[in-house]
Amino acid sequence: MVDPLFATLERRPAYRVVEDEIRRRILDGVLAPGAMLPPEHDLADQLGVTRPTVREALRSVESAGLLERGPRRRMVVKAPDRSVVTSAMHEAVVLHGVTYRELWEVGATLEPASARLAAAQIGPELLEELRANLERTAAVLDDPLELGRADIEFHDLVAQGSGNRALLLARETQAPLLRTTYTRDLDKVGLGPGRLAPDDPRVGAHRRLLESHTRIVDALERGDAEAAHSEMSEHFDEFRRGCERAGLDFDTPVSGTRPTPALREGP
Amino acid sequence: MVDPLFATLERRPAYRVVEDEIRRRILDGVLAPGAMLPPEHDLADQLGVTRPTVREALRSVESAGLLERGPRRRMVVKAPDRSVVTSAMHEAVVLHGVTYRELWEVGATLEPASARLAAAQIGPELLEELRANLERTAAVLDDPLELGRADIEFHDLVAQGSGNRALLLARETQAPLLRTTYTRDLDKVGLGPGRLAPDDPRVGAHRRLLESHTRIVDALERGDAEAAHSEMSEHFDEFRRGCERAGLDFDTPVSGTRPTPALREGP
DNA sequence: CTCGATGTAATTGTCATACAATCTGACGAT
DNA sequence: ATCGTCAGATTGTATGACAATTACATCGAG
Repeated sequence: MVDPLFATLERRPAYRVVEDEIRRRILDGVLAPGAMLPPEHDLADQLGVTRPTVREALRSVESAGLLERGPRRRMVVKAPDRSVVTSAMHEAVVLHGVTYRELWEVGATLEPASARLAAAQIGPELLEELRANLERTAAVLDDPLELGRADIEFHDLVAQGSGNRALLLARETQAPLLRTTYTRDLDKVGLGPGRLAPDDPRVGAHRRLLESHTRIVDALERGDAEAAHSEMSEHFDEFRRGCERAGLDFDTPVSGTRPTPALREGP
Repeated sequence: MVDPLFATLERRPAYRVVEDEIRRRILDGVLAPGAMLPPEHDLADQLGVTRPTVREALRSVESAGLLERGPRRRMVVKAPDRSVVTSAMHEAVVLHGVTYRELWEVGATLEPASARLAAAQIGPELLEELRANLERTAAVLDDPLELGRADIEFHDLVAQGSGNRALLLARETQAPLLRTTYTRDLDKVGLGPGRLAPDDPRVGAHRRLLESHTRIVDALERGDAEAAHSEMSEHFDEFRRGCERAGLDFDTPVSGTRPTPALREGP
């Protein structure tokens, strides 16, 4: 094949062209968050396609979190929130068989960095919320489910304290680590939401977790960036040791959950 | 409103129900990557909806990167690749007005961590590619556009060397930093792809970049994790100083690009 | 009998149209 | 003023059709 006169021309379906058109206008700022899209019928007319085609395009843009239903059910432009990134990450992680170890490594990097930045940035409101979180944590040391929630919230609050939105997005990578670790823990013990016996060894681990959290908040309050960093770092190491002591294999891939009937293949 | 007897009941459109149904089967592993979905017609029959409805659902799942067109244009399940996460991140970053500083802080955290991990993990093939990258970099010190490409590739290779897929995903947060910095640099000088004069001060900066990259590769080759970490850290600091010297304001929000005509609002 | 051309079935891409359901706002009626 | 009710706008969903494309089978020629 020498110097082909014709290259294979790109044939993109109409719904994809429409999708790009809308996406582009949003990213360019022509359609800013809050702007209302024309009704589907008008859009179809303007773009020279039919309504079903427009709707397919809308579904694509919508599932990217750039559109939401507004008043009168009209489509309204929106800045995508973290949850979109979260689920994209989560799906990628699950389907690629990423292991807990990989997530942990990311967390062990980002969380101390969050703490360091937060020490210099965090405001009184978030500190307030962190104190409240510590109290709540203290109250649920014997309730793994609630403790899990509180722990997740704690780390989220610290990250918010960093004042860095990009960091919040990057953190979503390792969010499944904490979330699924706790639910796995529950499955392991075979109990739903319930209390542990006061002498259960895990209660001791949970107490150490609380103390660790407390030292971190103290450091943030003092504005002591290095202490915040190293406390968080140590906290994450301890977290891993705890998981391993509990017999959780860190080299297991993060997995999806419940089974579902299959869709029958066509003949 | 006290203890409402009725909550607003969720009426989810059919296309969303279908979407969830498909998504779930994929995440549960019932439909593993490589599996072929039934034809739209069959799907519609099985789920009790019509083809347009199924197609809307497919567009959603597809744009999440979980489906792609396979042989005979049938939909085939796929593990989403990085690009999905990348664009989700990018859109979130642009529309939330995240600043270059925020991206830089993430990079300044993740890149040294990548280097540290890579020092213990990286294989001979990637080291080979890194060496080749260094050579290519050396050849384009006077070509900002090509240098940008090489630099992006360099950091990507190091991250791959870490053997941590979650880290690769998290890195996508700060990818726009490098990419847009270079293109902005070009716009600033008002030249497209072209060469710099040999005595241009930027050539000196580029030479220092190459030296820095070289030291990092050396450290990786020695397996010296701490050196790799600190070299990369220093490299990122230098990057910021360079940008600031060049008059780039790090507190500027990352922005979209070219202008586009607006869609006329309906009456 | 192999190779290539051709036909054909299976599917997707797109359209046109229709209608029910729901939301909004306005207009009256109690 | 609160509540019906109604009209208009817009979305959600269905029906049916047809062109375009692709993979596969079939057939004819060498």
